[in-house]
Amino acid sequence: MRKTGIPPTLSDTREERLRDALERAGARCTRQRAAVFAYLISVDTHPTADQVYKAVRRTVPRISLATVYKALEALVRARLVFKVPDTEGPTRYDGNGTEHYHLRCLQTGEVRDLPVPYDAALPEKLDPDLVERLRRQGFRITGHRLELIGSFEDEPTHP
Amino acid sequence: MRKTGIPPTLSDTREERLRDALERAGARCTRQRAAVFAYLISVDTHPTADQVYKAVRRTVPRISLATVYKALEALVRARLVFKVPDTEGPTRYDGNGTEHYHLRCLQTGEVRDLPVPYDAALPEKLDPDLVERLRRQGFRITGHRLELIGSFEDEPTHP
DNA sequence: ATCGATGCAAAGCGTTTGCAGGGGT
DNA sequence: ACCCCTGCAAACGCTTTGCATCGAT
Repeated sequence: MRKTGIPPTLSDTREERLRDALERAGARCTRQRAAVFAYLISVDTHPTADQVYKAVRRTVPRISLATVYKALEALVRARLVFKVPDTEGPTRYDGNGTEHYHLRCLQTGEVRDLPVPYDAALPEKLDPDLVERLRRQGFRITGHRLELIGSFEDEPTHP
Repeated sequence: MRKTGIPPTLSDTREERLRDALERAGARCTRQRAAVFAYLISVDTHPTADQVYKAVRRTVPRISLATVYKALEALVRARLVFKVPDTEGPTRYDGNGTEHYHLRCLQTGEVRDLPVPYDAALPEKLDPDLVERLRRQGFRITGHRLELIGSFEDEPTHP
């Protein structure tokens, strides 16, 4: 949660993990990319590219928005970061690399992680035949995406 | 299905349903909107605004892309059509008004409807406490979104 | 020394908007 | 008659690209 004004830095372990993943994806580990990654894992929201840009400028003042976009793209290719699918507004980025579900507020557009374990067997539970039926059609399921949708209760109105 | 070259038209029942839903949303039922809706429910894919535009021009040749966007927006507000959330490329529109799940192919980006009933109790099944816990935090769940992700099997390679 | 990454500006793409005229109720 | 909708073009916001230079390996 880190609400201090201290710009986030990577521990040695995390820096190594970052470097490894980037190099495996054929990309280099730069100051800009480390700062973008550090910021993304320091917050529990899912910021837009512009929010990342504004935050990371405190660590790397001369960084450009284009570089943030390229850094995010590299991190996504390295599977350290994911794009959160959305119908409204700019793409949001998720620095939580483990599979998990989301909670979305319809009022604010905010997206949070759900404290519920990812259940790889969920498709089978939905319909035990479905997975087999799809496979017979040549479709192999590799994962799923689940999002609970709702909103914070409206202020109660006076009768 | 409908693979004939005949531009889709609405049955009287459907036209009435369309008119009702639009009027309830404070919008008018026009030739352009009827054509957009008719096209969307005639296909089992989830076309982009531009694909709708190109298709509907066969019925309403002078329609503009802006009008297609406005028609789609009106249909979404009337809850007859839904946007399909996606991280890549333009928004896709879904003319299947009943709640349902999606299957997404990672190779082609194609999205199809899943032949599995929508289970309103799925959040409770995930974790019986979760819904109650979120409610105590002031968050009311109104629905959920589920997508199975995968791809058609790769062509087998010759050894 | 090499070759990818950076920062800037400009272009790109999907989408929305302003407005005069047309059409639905 | 009213007011919303249409079609056109121009603007918009987010994202990508071209290019000269910089910096990581």
